[in-house]
Amino acid sequence: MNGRDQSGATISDVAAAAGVSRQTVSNVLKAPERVAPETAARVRRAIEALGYRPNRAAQNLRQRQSRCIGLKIGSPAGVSNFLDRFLHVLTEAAGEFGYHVLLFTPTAADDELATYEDLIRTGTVDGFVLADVALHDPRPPWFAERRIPFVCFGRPCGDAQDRYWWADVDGAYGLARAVDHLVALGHRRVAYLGWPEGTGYGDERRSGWREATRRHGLAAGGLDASCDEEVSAAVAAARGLLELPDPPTAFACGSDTFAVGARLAGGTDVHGRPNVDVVGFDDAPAAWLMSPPISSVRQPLGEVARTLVALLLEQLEGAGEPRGALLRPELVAREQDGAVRAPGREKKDHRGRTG
Amino acid sequence: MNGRDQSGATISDVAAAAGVSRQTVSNVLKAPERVAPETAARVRRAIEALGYRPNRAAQNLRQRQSRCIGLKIGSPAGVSNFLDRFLHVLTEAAGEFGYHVLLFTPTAADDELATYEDLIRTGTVDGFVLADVALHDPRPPWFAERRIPFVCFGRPCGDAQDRYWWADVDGAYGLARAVDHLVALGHRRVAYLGWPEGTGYGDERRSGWREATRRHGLAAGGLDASCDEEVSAAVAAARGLLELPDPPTAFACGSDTFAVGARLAGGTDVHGRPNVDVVGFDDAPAAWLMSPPISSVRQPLGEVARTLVALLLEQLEGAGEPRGALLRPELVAREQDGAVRAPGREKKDHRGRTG
DNA sequence: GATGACAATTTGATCGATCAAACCTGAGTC
DNA sequence: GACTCAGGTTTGATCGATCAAATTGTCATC
Repeated sequence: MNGRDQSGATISDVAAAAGVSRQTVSNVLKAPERVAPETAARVRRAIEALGYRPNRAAQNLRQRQSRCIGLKIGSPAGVSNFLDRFLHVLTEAAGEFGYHVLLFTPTAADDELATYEDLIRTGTVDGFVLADVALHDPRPPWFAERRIPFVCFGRPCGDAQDRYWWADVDGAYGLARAVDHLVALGHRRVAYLGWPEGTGYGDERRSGWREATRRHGLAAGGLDASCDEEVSAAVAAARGLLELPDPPTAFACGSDTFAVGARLAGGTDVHGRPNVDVVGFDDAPAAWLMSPPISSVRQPLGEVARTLVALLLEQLEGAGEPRGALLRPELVAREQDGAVRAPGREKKDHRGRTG
Repeated sequence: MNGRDQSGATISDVAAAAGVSRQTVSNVLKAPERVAPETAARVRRAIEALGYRPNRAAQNLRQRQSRCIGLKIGSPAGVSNFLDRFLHVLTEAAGEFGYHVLLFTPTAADDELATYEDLIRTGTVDGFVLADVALHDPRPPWFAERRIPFVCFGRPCGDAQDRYWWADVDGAYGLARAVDHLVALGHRRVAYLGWPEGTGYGDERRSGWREATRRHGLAAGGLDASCDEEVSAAVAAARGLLELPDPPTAFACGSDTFAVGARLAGGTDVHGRPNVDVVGFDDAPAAWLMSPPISSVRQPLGEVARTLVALLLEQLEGAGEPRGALLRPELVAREQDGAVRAPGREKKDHRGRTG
């Protein structure tokens, strides 16, 4: 016995049982309005009785589609469970449209682009979600040339971005909200700590800080630091600013990693309260697990995922022109400096393997 | 134009171009030994020229398989990027066997088990990896009854575990290594902090601590604390032990979350050095991002993933009896208390039937 | 009563591969 | 010359669904 064979009733079996033809059964499921009510009822009873479920491979073959969305999963990076969360919402969003998310890693032998092409050409997936679009990512133009359907999470910069389909989170808006929050707490010297120039999203977040400080009439000169996204590097960079003659009292950061670094660099007073206020970006566990928890700008991941899937399907339909959607993140304010409010976020229980 | 249609050359096109029959082309790819070398070369040239790639839906239909492994992705939980890492290695391992990982979430309407069954019955996946097997998980028996192929990451406890296929990490072994490490650092009072009784893996890790303390002739009475896996709860629980008349000087913990809690509860001396040494489990970023970084027991995830996939495929072949593999984690020792050092890293795995 | 319009249902072809069996062709054997 | 034998190749059927076109039956219309 081969464990592979899970086959049950086929559409013909149902048709025979209900005393109708294959096509009528198909119509009951796909276009009920074409079928007389009594017939439909009879067919439905047969379906129920036999436990019929349509074979996906057969559908896929006939309809020339896979109803799968490909997603490359690279080496896990960063401190956040960002990918976890994104995968979850993406899978949910895809499911709402009858699609599934199919993971893959580039095979070592071939180059990465070949792997993408292969998945399309074999009909394993219908299109891709690119979750890690870099500033001068070669993939968008390469895919476009080959008519490989895809959507970007993040704006494919460089060349005209309205040539592609994308959804993104407005990082500048998020940083502006972070600055607003810190200003509301009474801060007048708010620094920025983030990636060095050259990453699209990093530059955008910085620009949001810049705009907000200007709007509030704050000084920004010399309060702009950058380093690799790594806690120890962030500590060092933040310390650099804190040793200035007129140091910042708060940090709006490009990501939670930087925020953790800034928090650690600032140290605590005798009561264990942090000396500087910080706001991060991404709302990673690393942020809310600190004590006290760090406020952070949260990306509307669910909305991003739904938008990505909707755009990809629209593209697959062959209708419409490439377009993008810019979504707004929101600040999750947490206990800060003793005095505070916190919508906070409660942890759900977690069964299963350790986390 | 419909963006869906990615169809290229078919096997018949290649056959025509090479002046052979469909089947010969198929043989060149699947059973080259049956084809004369010159013919094979000619066919290969045609394949190359036309850029032929076999259509996966057609293969799947004919061969009655999907070459997809289903994985439920629930709400992201915990502080670790455990799932990220696992997904990555699982995808890689699946890829080595020509398989893909397909994600899904239970649809709200149906119950979860129905979703699993549907995926199998429609032939969307060939089997499942259950990455979150709880102590009295209903799924294993339910699946077995319906002959739904699956492997568990973790031992399906309760009823006879040699009725199922599984791979797991030896948590007791890991905790024992953690205790050994702490003893080597000079500690004589090593506490355990982990989940309350009732989780399979938690109980096992505790038993490893218990065994090791006994082996080293250490006292263990009263040094066993438990709480929910949550930093603040862990801080409170650890503090409880530290306020004992004869408090522990080190903690071997069930997970990194507990370890972070213990570290925070212990506080630091005037030089900022932690007062207690802790060892975590999982080697999550939360552990190595602390300052100083926390030593942790790392699960051999890559090996786990390969084993899971291999076992699932063996099961799909219908050959062999259910069996499990118990893999050994390794301690990742990090700078601790100024004085340090990592013990030798042993990397032997003992796998095989247990029971 | 022939005609067309329409709804309900069926038929045959097809998607692109693989399976199983049949079919050459030439070499070796008696 | 008839025979087997095996390697190499082809043929026809099949997996399970959907598409496109054909068929049947019903009823109103002229």
